[in-house]
Amino acid sequence: MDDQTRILAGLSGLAGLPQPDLGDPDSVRKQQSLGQPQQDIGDILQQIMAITDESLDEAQARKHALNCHRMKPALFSVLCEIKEKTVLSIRGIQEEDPPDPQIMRLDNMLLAEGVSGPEKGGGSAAAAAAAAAAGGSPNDGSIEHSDYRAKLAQIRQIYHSELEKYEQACSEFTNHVMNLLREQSRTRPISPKEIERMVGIIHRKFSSIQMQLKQSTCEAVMILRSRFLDARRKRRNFNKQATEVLNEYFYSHLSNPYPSEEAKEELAKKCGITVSQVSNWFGNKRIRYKKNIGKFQEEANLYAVKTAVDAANVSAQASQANSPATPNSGSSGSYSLSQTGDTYFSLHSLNGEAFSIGPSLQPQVDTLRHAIHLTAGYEDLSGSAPYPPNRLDDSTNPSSITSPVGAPSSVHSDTSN
DNA sequence: AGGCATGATTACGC
DNA sequence: GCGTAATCATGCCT
Repeated sequence: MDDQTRILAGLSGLAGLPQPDLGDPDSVRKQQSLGQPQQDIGDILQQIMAITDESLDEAQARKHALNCHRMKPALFSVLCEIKEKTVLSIRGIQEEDPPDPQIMRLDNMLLAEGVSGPEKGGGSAAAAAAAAAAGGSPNDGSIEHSDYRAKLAQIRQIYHSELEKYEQACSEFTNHVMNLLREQSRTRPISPKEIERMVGIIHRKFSSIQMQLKQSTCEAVMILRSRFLDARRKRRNFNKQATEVLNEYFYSHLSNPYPSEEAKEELAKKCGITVSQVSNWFGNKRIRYKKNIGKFQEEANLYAVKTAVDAANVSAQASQANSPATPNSGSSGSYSLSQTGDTYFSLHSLNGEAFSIGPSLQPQVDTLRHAIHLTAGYEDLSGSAPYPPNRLDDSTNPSSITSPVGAPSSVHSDTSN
């Protein structure tokens, strides 16, 4: 009631405005008879209060009458003003928020993934980029990519149809509420500004729903990506030949198993894998070898023999018996046994009878043994360390001591000639 | 199914 | 940028 008296007080000035409502003889009569604006307003309010007690038709008629009352615009504006000052001004503070950074992030991601934005091939570019970034082997699947694209297109379609649905619902709801409020503004104090605010509130509600949609779409894309494009998920073992090539290089460069960039490229080409895969392989190999030399001993022996056999064969073919015991007297060979003790572990094991070989390999083993004697300086490097300590630990400049790679075709175990 | 092997990734140091 | 060490995730064998 306190409010009411304030309103009445506020209206006291307005009521005196010379606006005789000729369409409403009743009010004219009352004003004439009472001569008091306050009483006039009180009368109006009484009529408003009494509306609920009347029948529908009567109420409608009364509403219409009140609507046309000359006091109505003034009363309306004052009530709006009061409302504005009390309730809405408090709310207004937190309304003007800046564009949500989270929704911007989601938008950017969806754009980057090819879900939102223009159609044009959609996520295929993103897929290719991701595959390239993952260093995936070139032989892996266009099938998987098309599968990925199909799934991405599906997500995209769902996203867009949902988005459209939300937008439509939002505008429908907004229109509905606006019409309702406009309608109601004839009978209760609702300013256009308030309608605007209400629209803003509705939009925010819907945009939070939209954000959820975007978020779940992002999640779906991430899952899809991880399933199809994460290199670890589609890890395939290298084929036997590739592993052999890599192992040959590794064991024949055991003292310094750090292939140069050119050697890596050559190995990559030979194995049908990427340079970064070669790097990964050597990284893994070094660390695993170092961790458990014993486990790799047999493998090392095997490759030493293989290398020796190859070397012996090539040497025999090339030099036709003049110097049969020194197959690797060349100066620039990539994996030659005579080089700086590369196969130290292999040779050590050979001397120590760590494994058995077929009789056909015996001559080559003998050759190796001979080679050991010729390179006697390495015999005291008994097998605790995988490489001479100064080589492994002195990592100041590994590339500078990397064995030279000769002709491109000589990356793996052949002799340098 | 469980364990080992293996290719890739990540964090960190230089 | 490269190497190491640790770790992850998958493949493969028993």
